[in-house]
Amino acid sequence: MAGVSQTTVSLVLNGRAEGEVRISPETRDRVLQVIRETGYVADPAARRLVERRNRIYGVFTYEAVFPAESADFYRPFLVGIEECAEEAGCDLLLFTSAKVEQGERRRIFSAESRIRLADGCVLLGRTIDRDDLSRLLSEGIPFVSVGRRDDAGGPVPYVGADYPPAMRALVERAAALGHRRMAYVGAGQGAESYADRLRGFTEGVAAAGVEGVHLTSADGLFGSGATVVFAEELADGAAIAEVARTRGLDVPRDLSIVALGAPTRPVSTDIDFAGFRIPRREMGHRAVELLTQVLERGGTPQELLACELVEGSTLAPPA
Amino acid sequence: MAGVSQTTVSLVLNGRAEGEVRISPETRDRVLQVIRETGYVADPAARRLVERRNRIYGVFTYEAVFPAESADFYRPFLVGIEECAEEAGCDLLLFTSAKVEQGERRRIFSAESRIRLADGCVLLGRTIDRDDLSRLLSEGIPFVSVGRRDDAGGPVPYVGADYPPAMRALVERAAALGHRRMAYVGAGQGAESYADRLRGFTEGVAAAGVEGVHLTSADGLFGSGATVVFAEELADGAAIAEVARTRGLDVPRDLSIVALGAPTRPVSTDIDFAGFRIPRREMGHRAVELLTQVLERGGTPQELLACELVEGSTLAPPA
DNA sequence: TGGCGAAACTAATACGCATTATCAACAAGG
DNA sequence: CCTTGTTGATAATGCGTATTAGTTTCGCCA
Repeated sequence: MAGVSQTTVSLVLNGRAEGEVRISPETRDRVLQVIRETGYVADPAARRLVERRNRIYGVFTYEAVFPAESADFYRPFLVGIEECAEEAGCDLLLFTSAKVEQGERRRIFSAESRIRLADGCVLLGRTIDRDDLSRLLSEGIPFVSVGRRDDAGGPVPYVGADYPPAMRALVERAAALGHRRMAYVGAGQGAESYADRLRGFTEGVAAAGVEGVHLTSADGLFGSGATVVFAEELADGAAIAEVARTRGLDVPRDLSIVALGAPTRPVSTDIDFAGFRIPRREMGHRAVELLTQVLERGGTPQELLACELVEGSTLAPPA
Repeated sequence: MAGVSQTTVSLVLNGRAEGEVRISPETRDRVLQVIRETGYVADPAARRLVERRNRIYGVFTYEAVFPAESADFYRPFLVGIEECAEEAGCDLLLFTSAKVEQGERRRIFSAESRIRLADGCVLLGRTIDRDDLSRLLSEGIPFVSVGRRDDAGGPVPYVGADYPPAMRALVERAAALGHRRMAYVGAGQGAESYADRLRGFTEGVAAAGVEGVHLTSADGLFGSGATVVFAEELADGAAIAEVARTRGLDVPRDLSIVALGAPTRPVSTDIDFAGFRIPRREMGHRAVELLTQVLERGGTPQELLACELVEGSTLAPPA
């Protein structure tokens, strides 16, 4: 339409007409005019083939990105991710094609994995398959995990929440209030986040010189003599509060409760728990920033963001 | 690695070894073995170049898909969209690269619109630029709008909510309760959804043989003599209820309120309004189904889904 | 008139895949 | 020994772009 070669259009389109290669202003304008009229846009797939760059970031989650249930743990992460992707001028690809079979998780590497369609990808999930991680590493697929991950055949790039200091601070606060026997209720393993919380708890009680017990369920709690309990998840905290109430115990007078983390399961409670705030939005945002950095300069960034303590009303001096 | 040509790998990979083209079982197994070992996956971009198909559906929204605010009108649509994309084995591409400048909306066709990267796309938004729509049509980009749209240089494919029948039913219900003078408060134009609601209202009062007035704001409401008011949006309904309360009016004894639609702006109300439920999730789901259909067979589907009436507690016989 | 360098553009190619036409090897039939 | 058919694989091509290495044109000077 402009009477020029495909090469010329490409040069004009990519603004390369200024440097080494020269295109006369008349020709350039003619081409630009046609581009405007037709709304021509270079096929991104073809472009990708040449450039090895898409400006598409993948977002992988093991569960639905938009869960039907109202309680939505991932939401704030995604807010941050979208925010930063927008700043970076990138599109987000949700791997919905990794179909979730009845009761099964999505798989990063399925038969027809489409992960490589994206330049790189952000991983979201409480736990992530070890095998998936090590394969991502060995295949050299650029990615950043939201949440700290243990090594998987090599260091994993991540941006996580810095639980241990937050835990230590909470333990210290409880100790300062006079608590001498504390309990941690929860698995304390499985997910890195759980392990980190328990670790912080253990370090905290050691540093404060108080007694600390780890219970995997709330069953033994009321016979343990603990005056403050650290619940691994918000839901656990709510459950404990409920049991305490039925036993006629007042929170926090008879029992202080510290609830860790954000609601991962639907919780209906309006208790203002003491604990900390996971900087979810910031983590999502930072993950995309780091992914961009990895794509440009490589490397294996690992960052931890501080958790802000939440005063709450469930932590008080023991009776 | 398998000692065969690229062609053979392609044939094996795509299971074409069964029909016309034949590959010996030994060769096939050898290739599959190497594929398993290496985790080889065909480059989706290159594939797209050949196939003219991506299995990527775009999702365009004028605002952020994951809004930071809690009130989230779009969420249920997206739940349905993701749900259906998963069933269809497609990935979703969020056009976050269409950067939102300070106070501006995203643009479907920006300088470097990446809309054509997807096979087709789903449009979400209360209103959608007329020019954008007609350009989508004229460029032959497959898309389906969530929400009915007026023609834009041609019929627009959509799946919308069927407001008029719901409105007529509500008016009829009010009339049956004894209301003789009804008011519609809201723009009644701008967005197709508003126009449809007002139209249904107008048709309804005509059919019921009662008086109906259209007020663009709630100002004249209390002098209008209306005993029931239809608020265009939930937020309007909440505002009207609040004003009524300060005037010492009881809802629904002195004034019945019907609130239309779902919360598009943050609303904090626990009033159980009479009205209808927009089948948002179903609309999102159906939009993706229709998009698939358009991609396969073409056409311009237009569908309206019924709104379920909500009884509520704000509609009662007039005093 | 020939030579030469700069200006302005284009032909050819690679990217990784799917597809089509082609080819080699071998068996069976004449 | 030649023809025909069948089986199993491959060379060649096109998809739409970015890039590199030319190629043509033109003005200028000797």
